[in-house]
Amino acid sequence: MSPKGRQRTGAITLREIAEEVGVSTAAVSKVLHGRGGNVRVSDATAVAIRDAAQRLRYTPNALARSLRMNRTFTVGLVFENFGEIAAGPLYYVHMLDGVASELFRNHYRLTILSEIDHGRAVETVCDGRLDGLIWCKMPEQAEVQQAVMSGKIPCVALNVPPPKESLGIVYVSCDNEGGSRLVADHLVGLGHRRIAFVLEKGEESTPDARARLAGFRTHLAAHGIDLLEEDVITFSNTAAEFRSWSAARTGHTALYAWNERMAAEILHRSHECGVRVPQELSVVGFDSTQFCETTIPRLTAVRQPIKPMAQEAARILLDLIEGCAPSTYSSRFPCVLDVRDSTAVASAAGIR
Amino acid sequence: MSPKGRQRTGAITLREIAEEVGVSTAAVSKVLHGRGGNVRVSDATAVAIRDAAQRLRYTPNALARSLRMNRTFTVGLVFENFGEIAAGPLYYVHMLDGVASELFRNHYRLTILSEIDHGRAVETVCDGRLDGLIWCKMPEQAEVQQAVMSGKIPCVALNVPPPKESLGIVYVSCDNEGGSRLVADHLVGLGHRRIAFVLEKGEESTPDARARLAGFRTHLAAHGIDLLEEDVITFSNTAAEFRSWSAARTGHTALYAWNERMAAEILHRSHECGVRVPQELSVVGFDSTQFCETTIPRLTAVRQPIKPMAQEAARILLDLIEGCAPSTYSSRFPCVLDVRDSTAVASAAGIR
DNA sequence: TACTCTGTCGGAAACCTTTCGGACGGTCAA
DNA sequence: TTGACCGTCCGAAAGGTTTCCGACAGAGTA
Repeated sequence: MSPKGRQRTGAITLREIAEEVGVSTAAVSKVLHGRGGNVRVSDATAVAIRDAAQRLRYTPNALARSLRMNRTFTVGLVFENFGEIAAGPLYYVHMLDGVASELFRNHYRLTILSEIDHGRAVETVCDGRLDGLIWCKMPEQAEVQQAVMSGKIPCVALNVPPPKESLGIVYVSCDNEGGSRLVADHLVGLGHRRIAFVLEKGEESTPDARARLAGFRTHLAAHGIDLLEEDVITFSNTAAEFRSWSAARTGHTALYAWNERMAAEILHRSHECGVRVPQELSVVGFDSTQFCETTIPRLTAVRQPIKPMAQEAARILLDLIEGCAPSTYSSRFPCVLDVRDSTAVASAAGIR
Repeated sequence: MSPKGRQRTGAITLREIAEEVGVSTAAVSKVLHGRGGNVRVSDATAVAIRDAAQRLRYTPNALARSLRMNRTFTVGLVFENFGEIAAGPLYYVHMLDGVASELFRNHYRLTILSEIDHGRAVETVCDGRLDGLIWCKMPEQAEVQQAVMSGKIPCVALNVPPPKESLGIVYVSCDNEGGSRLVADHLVGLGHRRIAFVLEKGEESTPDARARLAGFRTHLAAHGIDLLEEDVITFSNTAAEFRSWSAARTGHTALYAWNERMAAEILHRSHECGVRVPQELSVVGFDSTQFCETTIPRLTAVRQPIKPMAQEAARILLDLIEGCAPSTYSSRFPCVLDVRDSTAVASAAGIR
């Protein structure tokens, strides 16, 4: 593996323009890019320079500039595993959209880093290629964490709690607990008293899942309802396990799934098992996306404003890069509940 | 808008290592990065250099290297409008995944360009920041097209036909016509004779839509069926228009939607209007994704191998960048039909 | 002894921009 | 007349690599 460098591009450089016009490169730089401290140039000279640049089709070399300025105007978005974007909930896509739109608006560029580059992500900013990072998955290697928390690297955590010790990291997140409160209020308001919280095997201990569950428990309690151990269900093979669960007549009249995909699958399995939603069973999910509009029935779900969140994260990162102190170190967005067709007044005794 | 450059990073450089060990920077470069033509260094010296590098925590400066080598090991993926990724079909997500995975595997990096950078995309490779481009939307400005077709810029078109005049551009695509043949065979095999092709307003003239329609027409003809003008429907407001269409009793027993989202919406509207799928109406879509698994009923759809296609595109681009002649200038992938639950034997006379 | 290799490395240019300190000529006021 | 000051610009260093050309010492050969 020894990639060859390319030959000279033959592109026109600052110097060639300087020679053409008969001035110094400093003057040209000043006129064309507005850079350079106290260098000043008369209008006439400026015109001549601009003219020559146009005539010779000058193209600035961004690398040389970056090398000199130690800035690339590019930030990295780091994922755990890029495949998850494709397989996972639409959540990540909206995140990508939000980050990208805000960066582009500010003439920054975006590069994508994935788990195989994970250890390399900080290296990439250290080696000058990136001005900052947005984490949507915190790194686990101690070494990487340390580099991140050293504070030398501008970065913000988007919906992933940074390690507790790190007080310096900006954290943009959504109010998972508040989202669960909305669900609790909605379902209890419809008369539901026996409600199940559904998790996916392997995701029980993610910060999101825990926060949503905790919030749900708390706010049910506020309504005088205890979320018992048997009310928290973890499915690993939903197809089979939902069937036996629904056959068990547990008496639940509503079901709150920790994420959107899980909820969609529950709807599907309900249909399969002949459980009518919402007549016999109300279903709520977390993460309200276009996806929820096409399920049958349309899914009632908590919507976290992921795009605005992503935009805010990008905005703060840019501030950090420009050297401004961030306006806040922890920005938490409220959720709203999109009520659609999968929830209704509680049936007498749940699934018949 | 005058972003300030940062101060010196204080990072260790090649030169400092050279001084520490008492050799030239050329030797250090050779040992640490394997670069540099005929420079050779003894094992002992190499060990000393590596040792010093480790001790001083040397971090190579990628920008300096890129400036010198005229290579950045980064390629750009250019979208028409990044928002479409979020709003649109999952198609783009899988594309992103494919491109990214292949690039990462080869230690390249990926940056995302969107329509606002569109004219700037080629500029970005000209100014040295990118080694090549993958277009998933062809630029329309003549000026940009010209730059692209000049052949100086390594690039490949992914599922978007490059302008005819450009014989130099590599084109990776899926066999839309073949996909439509699968649909024709499947539906005719189930006894359908009156089939509608459904388009979305504003998308009728996209290359994809035209190819799918043309292929469908051709292959229906092979079965002795003419696709009449009235069989090609364009919905702009699907909710209202589907209702009146289904009320019109056109006698169609099957419906082929030009893309996945359209098909999903048709399913939804059918449910709303009381049209039973697949008993009264069979529905087929184009682009088989996880989405199709959760509709009710699960959607029969043509699957284009978008991820492998994207990987192939990336692979070819890397060849181009490394200076190899591409193995092919036009790579076309076959589609398959994922038969699910939205198609069945034709009913007597279509919608009752 | 004179010579050619071969292995090991140094020196310096090149890549292209930005920035710093100062030069130079002129105006203006005391 | 002299000093301060301003507008305009230059020269050179700096940023960190990679690569070309050639040097130098020792080994082998005729």
